[in-house]
Amino acid sequence: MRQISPYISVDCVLFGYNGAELEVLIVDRTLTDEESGEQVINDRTLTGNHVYEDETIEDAAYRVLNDLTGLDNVFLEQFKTFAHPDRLKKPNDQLWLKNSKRNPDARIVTIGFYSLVATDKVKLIWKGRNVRWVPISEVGELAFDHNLILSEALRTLRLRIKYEPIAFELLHDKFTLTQLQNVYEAIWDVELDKRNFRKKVARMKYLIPLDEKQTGVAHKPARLYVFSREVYSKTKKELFDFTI
Amino acid sequence: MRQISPYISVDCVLFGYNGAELEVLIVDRTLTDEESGEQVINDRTLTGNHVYEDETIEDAAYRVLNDLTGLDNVFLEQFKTFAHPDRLKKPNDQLWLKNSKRNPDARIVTIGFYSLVATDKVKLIWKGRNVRWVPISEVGELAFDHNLILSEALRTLRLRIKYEPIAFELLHDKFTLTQLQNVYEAIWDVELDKRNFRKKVARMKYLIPLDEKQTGVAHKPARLYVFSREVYSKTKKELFDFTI
DNA sequence: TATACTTAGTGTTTTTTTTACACTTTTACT
DNA sequence: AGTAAAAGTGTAAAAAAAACACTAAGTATA
Repeated sequence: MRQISPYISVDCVLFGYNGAELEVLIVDRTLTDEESGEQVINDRTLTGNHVYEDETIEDAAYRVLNDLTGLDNVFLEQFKTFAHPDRLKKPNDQLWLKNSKRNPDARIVTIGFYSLVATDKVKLIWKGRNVRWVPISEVGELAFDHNLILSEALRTLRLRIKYEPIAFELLHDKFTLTQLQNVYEAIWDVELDKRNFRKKVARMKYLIPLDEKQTGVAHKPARLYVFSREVYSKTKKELFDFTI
Repeated sequence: MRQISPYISVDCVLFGYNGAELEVLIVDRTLTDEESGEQVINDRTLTGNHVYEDETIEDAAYRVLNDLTGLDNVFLEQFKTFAHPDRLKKPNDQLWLKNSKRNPDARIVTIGFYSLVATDKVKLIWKGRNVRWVPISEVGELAFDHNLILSEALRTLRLRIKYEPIAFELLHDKFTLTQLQNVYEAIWDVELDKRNFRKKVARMKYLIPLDEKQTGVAHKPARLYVFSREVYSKTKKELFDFTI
């Protein structure tokens, strides 16, 4: 049987964009005691998991995502590690506790990853878990230190999206400039000027306009663009030239 | 006796600025077998340590720094966690291994911190360890995965210094504009135009000019400046307005 | 005490980027 | 044919960036 690293875990803040708002994947946990009928657990958490002894933490985070969404080639980045001395000393997950032979008085270090997808690319795989997309503004109280983890992930995302070409990760491969602008507006909670935004992205040679238009919309269809990672790698002379 | 968290450690990349180059604190390790006279260990590492069960990782990193430098109020920031499955399975530090009761086949997760000081503020505290400042360009090969850790720390520093007011951390409280410019030049390995640089920092209201000049220099003494964290906090309307 | 040495400190012009701002075009739908 | 809805486009003013060279102020020393 595959061994579990008993003192480390990964938590994935899976950000999704639905065309209007920035959302995050939340797990609803309810556990009812079979005898008393009492709800032992009733809370919300981010998605996370243990790490196997023979896998990297990146692999583990990727596994979590893949299990939940079925997606491959998802953007995934480590952003911070949480290791407060008393965090998760006695985790609720009794099964894990039993299987792991861990010392319940030792802390569990969790490495936080965040990840970006278009929500409608995802077919949520439940596997008994009750997961759903929740708009960032409506997340409310989470279990453990997961509100802290979420807010640090969001802080990182807001920074990174300013300096690195990752906004596209929240969209489909082909996207319109309005969709791209909406991503920035949703993440920063600001309004941007359409003409100025377009002037700016026009300078980015790695945004390639296609001879192809949106279909199925009840208005003038917009031109589609793709992000070219090759052009990006070639043309960035500076360390970071992706500022909006 | 204070318990050690056996599967986690912190590594500190202590960056120092000496007025000319960016340096990093390196530990030379040599251990000679008493019977054979053979050198069992002869390598270089970053500074790191275990984490006690009752302290945060930030405390542990701070403790490492404080033990080495005697300094308080040092800039310190977590930048990445390293947890490759086979990292440090059998650490060389036999004493630690014996005391920790750890399973030598489990990985040790290390949380990387980086830290910024003016080298001449530091009185190195040896405590039997052979530590010295080494210019970034002359580091050479380090033990374990420490070259990787160093390069990730440097990557983070190069990013952060562009968007956050941390260059001052490498200088004394009172500094000249030339010194500040030199910090950026050393970290990015570029040359900046003096007049343009000064125009730029003149816009930063949190760089306060003093009615005080350099002393002990054999040329026209420069005006001294301080960084005002209060003014910075008040005046930054944007998330990040510290770009050079 | 004059001179040499060394770094501090300063301004202008050109180019590029940012900001503010409103109307026409294209398509689907009725 | 008309309407609804978002796409797409230009200009002028202000701010920032980039390129570029000399004078000022102090210490050292001959």
